[in-house]
Amino acid sequence: MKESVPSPRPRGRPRSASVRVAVHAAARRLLREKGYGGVTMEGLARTAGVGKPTLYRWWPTKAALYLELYREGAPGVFQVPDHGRLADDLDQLVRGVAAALSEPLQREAMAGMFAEAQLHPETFPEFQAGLLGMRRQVLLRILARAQARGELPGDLDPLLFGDLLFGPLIYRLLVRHAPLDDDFARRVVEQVLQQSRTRPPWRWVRRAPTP
Amino acid sequence: MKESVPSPRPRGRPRSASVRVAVHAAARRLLREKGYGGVTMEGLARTAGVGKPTLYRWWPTKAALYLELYREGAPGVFQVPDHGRLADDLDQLVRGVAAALSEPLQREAMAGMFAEAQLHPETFPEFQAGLLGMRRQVLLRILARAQARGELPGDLDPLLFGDLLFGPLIYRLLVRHAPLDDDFARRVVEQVLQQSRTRPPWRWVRRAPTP
Amino acid sequence: MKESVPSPRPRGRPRSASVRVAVHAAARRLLREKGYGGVTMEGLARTAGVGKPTLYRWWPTKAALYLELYREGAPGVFQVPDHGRLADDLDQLVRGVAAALSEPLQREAMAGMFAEAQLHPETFPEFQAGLLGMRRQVLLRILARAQARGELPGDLDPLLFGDLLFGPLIYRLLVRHAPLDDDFARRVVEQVLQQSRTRPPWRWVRRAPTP
Amino acid sequence: MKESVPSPRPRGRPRSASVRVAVHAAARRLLREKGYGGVTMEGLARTAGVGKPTLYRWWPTKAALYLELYREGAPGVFQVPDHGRLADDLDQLVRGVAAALSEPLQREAMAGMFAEAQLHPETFPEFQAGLLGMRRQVLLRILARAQARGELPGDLDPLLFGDLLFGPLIYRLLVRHAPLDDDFARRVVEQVLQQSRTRPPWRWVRRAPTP
DNA sequence: CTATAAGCGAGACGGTACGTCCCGTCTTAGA
DNA sequence: TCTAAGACGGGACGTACCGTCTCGCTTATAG
Repeated sequence: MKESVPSPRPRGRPRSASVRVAVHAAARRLLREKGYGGVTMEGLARTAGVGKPTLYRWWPTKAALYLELYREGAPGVFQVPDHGRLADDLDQLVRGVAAALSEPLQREAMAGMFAEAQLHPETFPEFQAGLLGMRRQVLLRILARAQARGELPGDLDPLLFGDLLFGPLIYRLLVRHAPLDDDFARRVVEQVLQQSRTRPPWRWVRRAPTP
Repeated sequence: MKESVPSPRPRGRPRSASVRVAVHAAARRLLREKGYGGVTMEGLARTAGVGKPTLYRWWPTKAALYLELYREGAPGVFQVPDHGRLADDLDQLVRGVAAALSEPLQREAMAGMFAEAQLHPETFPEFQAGLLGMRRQVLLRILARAQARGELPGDLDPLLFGDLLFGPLIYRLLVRHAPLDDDFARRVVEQVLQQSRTRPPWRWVRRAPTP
Repeated sequence: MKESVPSPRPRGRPRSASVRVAVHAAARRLLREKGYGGVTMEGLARTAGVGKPTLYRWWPTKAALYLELYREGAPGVFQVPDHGRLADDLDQLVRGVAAALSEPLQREAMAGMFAEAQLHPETFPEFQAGLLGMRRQVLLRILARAQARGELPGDLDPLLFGDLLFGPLIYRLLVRHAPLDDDFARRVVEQVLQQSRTRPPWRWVRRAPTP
Repeated sequence: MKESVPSPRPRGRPRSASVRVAVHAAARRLLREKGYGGVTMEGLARTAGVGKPTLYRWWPTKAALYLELYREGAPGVFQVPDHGRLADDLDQLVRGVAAALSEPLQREAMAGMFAEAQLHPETFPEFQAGLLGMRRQVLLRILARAQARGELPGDLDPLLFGDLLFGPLIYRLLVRHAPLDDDFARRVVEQVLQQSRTRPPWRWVRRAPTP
């Protein structure tokens, strides 16, 4: 999507790069030391040596900051794989997510953002759009290609498929009773795929309301 | 654990029953009006017409209060069904959870507790023990009976099984992109059971680390 | 004015006396160190070792705090003297004000309150009522008695009289070009009284609007 | 101190006249809308459409700006009248001040400057020198001429005389309990003059400390 | 006719204080 | 001894201005 207007020519003093760096560093450090819930905008500003208004100018919310941090740390997750085979595509996607979440800081950030989206509804939309939505887009592309290749039935419910795929990961992320590692991710993918192969008598489509 | 001494005969003014009622009512009302994140201990005390120390004495945490409320509202979920058939037992368990979560207040409470457990690590253990742990106990009993009946292989990984079963529900609870209704619960159960029937080449057990 | 209801019987934890003491001490110290304009609610709370909400609970405004302090430090000023002679009464009143204002802290507080009442109109009414108004009441009583004794004409304009009496003091207070001492106060009183003795052709009353 | 070099011939872009105009207009408008205390440098810059550094370059202080505005709006007050008679000279001076202060904007500006000089000691000197000092100079010239003509005793204390003259005006300005109008000014002048005519037993000079 | 320099708008920046909200603890008096 | 009330120290919230800075553009004189 090309911007046809030559760009609005920014006026005034340009944004300082060092602020970004310092705040990111502080965010990482505080996340490590106090956990997501223990991080405050006040503390971020203090640790980063930055004025509070400056902080609020660029990241109106703690969630916005950690969202940026997460996406920066796991860029590959949002690219659409295309190996020509559904199993390989899903494998890359889901194991990629698991790999990102195996980094303790990313884990904490992701869990924190999930939590914050529940407690502060105003942060929900951005979280939804900026993280979950992108992931869903990727999944939809993969599924559409697989359907075009005949690997999946045309009446598959992608929403359900996505929940079966990501639900277990998020559950482990939040419940922490067992490691969220590559092996786990692989087995979840296998399980869901297994399902799609043995189709009958399975019903992928939403059932019509029985009268 | 039975108390053999005739009872220590508590001295002083006995605990007021009306406090419990008033606080529960206030908790429900505030949850409806402001959402879990908007409820404060301060507000609860004010709304219930109860002193703050009294509140803290019985419910040291917002989470403790809503945990009590949740369990009171969905008692059936923690009973172990026994229909003599795995499919029926799981159906009852999972659809029971979905039914409880279809009540908006229970939904909000559960999502809020999940969130709080992430942000305030000190509340995590109680949440884990009092809610997730009990559910897991129920599931384990069901699975053990099914294995005894030969409905499930003996080397099944119950942790993975639980994640596949409850993960999608919790995911929908938190992400809210589609209804968490009875139909959804039924399809998740069917999916996971389907999987266990078409066992090979599936590996249910945790793989040994390949050297 | 007696309160007939037996008093509302205060409930809850009673107000801490130590807070009052600590805040007063901090107020005096900061006034000395930084001047009225340099005192902040933040700094007061910090210096007194008191929470900000506590501070705001009792003194919604810096001005309210220093008003209390001033009145406590100069109680005699608000009592009505009665020597049976106008000159003596005025002498006591005006020289009392000057004496209070000769204490550097009281000076600074009074000047600051005058200033704040100009810049923050919401503090003006309390300043007016709590300080200037009381002084005016005292003056009016003195003048009324003097008129009853025949020392002053009945058509005297007490507002003008008051301005002539206190204006020079306040002017010196704010302009600081010369000491606001007892001698100055005495001479101002003499001057104004001198005037009232040599009445014609002076007009004390407000002139009727000439048509 | 005359500059003997013909003038250093300033280089670079000359000072924009429109800035001065715009800022003055903004100052007047904001003073009317929010009062002196509600005017901020930030708001001035925004309203005038002027950069903050530009504002600070020419008026380092809010007080400096309004001082300029006041002097521009009441030029006559700083000229020395010479009617050959003390009463007429004082009349012109004091009634001129009152006339200037009867304009609501000038009133507000003057009261604000008085206040600011108290709260921000760094602005006091300029206020003192640029406003009060000039007025005192004028008064001193008037008094000196009157003494030369024999209208006043040679040992008169001009400081006291000035306080008696201007004090009541400033008091009314700040306390606002009654109109600061021409009639009031005239009566104050009359009162002070009356005093000087009936000299004995009055003592104008500062009394020697009685041993 | 170009180079230089200051004026200028915009606005980012570190900072301080604002006044409010809630936390969890405490101290009362009354039940 | 429990209760309602509420004061308390503390700390974070998000906002408003402060006064300084860094930009790129404009407008003039000087060379």
